Amino acid sequence: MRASWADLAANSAVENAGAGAGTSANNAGPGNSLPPSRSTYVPPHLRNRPPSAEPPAPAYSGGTTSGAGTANAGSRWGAPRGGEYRSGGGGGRGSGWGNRSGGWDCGRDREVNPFGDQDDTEEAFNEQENSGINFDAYEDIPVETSGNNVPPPVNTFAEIDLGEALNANITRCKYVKPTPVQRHAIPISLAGRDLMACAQTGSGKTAAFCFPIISGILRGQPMQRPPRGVRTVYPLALVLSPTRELSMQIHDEARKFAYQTGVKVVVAYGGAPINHQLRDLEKGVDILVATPGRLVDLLERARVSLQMIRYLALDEADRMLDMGFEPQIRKIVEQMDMPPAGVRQTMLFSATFPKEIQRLASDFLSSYIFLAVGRVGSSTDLIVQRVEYVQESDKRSHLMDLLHAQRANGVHGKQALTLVFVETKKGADALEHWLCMNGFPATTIHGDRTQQEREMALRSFKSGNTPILVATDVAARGLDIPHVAHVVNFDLPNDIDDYVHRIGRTGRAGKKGLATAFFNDNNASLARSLAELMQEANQEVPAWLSRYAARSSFGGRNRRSGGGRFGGRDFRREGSFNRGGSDYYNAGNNSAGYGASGGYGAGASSAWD
DNA sequence: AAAAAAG
Repeated sequence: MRASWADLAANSAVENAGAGAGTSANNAGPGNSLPPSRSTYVPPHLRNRPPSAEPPAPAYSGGTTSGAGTANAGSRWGAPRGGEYRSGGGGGRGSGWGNRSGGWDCGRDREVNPFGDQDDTEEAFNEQENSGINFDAYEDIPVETSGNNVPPPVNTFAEIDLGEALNANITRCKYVKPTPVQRHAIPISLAGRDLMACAQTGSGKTAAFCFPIISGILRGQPMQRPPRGVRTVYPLALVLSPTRELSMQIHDEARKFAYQTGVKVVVAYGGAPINHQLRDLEKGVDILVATPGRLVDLLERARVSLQMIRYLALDEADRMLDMGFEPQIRKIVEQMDMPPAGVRQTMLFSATFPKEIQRLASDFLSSYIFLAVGRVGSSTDLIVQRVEYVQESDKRSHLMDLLHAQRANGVHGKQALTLVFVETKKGADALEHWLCMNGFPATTIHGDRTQQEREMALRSFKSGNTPILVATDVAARGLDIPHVAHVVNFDLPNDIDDYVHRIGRTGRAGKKGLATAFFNDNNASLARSLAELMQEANQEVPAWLSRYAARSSFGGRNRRSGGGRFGGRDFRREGSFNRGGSDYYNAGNNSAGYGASGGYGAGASSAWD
């Protein structure tokens, strides 16, 4: 079985133990100029004074990390920096501000090294799996772009002028080469264009929108407008995501990318004490990562203003714009004080992009570029999908059989992680209890648990302490949980997209994954799309499932409208979609280097995680 | 109908 690019990317980029080859460290980025130091309060809109012929920012100023490409030592002292010169931070509130340096901040405000949490488990897992990554597999990846004047993709980080500090972090992250989505999305974003992007998770999606944002903030022109109150903060970028845990994850990643750039990243989400988040905000925020509810709260308290927003990114954008979230998003984006589309830059990322949602989303975009990177099946062909007919009453004992078998298999001495999806919160609790009663160490994550419990469950699962996690759809999207060997759809979802997102929690990082679904009459409406999806991914479709699929061909609410491909296609082109899979629509940009070997088949969105 | 997201 061939490794997909996403897995290769994840493998090499995220988990790669192969010492960071400094492909990008030498790229002494000009234009990465920083504001002059201030010893006094500097309002946010004045913090990014355009460069006055300053040398590049210091990429590195401490001794804790080796091999970070210190570059030219002179630049470190080339200009005074806020962080190095500020005396004790003129009065609490302004303490972080004016610090774009990357120099050590005074005393307690020193930036915590976000790379410090490398866990040993990770290292141990990595050793065996990171050799022989075949980057040539990238050649197979089809790319679809549409829109006017699409900037061409880049092949290396060095080609992109992200600046020295950011490049140093890229090295620290052991990113050697941009992933396909990064190769395309970053130039588009750096060119200031709005973007609707389809990309698999694990493909460096977070970096794809974080890099341009951080880079843009570092070099940005200030928007001149007075703050309207001292307690109000004015982030320059807003990143929204549908779950608290996903926001936390994005925050963790963004902090790594922004390390020692002086760009401040703050996260705000519900279920946690707001006071701590308020304190973080008061220390200064450039990039705010948030879930919608808590953000609305902060906006209504006037503790956050969106007036200065230059960048808006929606992760899992199709989820953010579905029935449950859309009003809140509309409120945040259209009814508060955020600059309108065309003034701000907007980036939407998702894996699945139904055309109805694309249409909704276009309200938030201005003259945008549509980008789809990846090949149908590229995410899922590493995942062996099994569907078993199991009556409701037999599900528990069936699950127990699976778990026993897995335990017997024993993976490298380390207990393999199993993620079990159920339909309801109550069902999650009940199943967890039952598993524990039967000697299987399980925990659960769902919306009825306290935030503390949720976070603890996730930590415990990730660490392998509790190798079975029973989850609702709260854990279906975006979460990067390494080493999930098996996803069990104890209850199948009603929507095929949810299924795709769920099984996408395994089969990551170039490893094989296994996904088992329990199917019965209750899931008849999913039969057709499930069978189609499995066929797409070259999976064996049980004959009985095909019969179900044929039977339910009329009622198929879940069937792709128009016969498929709605995930990887620009809805603006809906007029002419009866084309072959290898013939891409493209207006002005064909990504040279990518073969036309892929093609999007029916039910295509399913391959997008 | 369920889940998520504010308290």
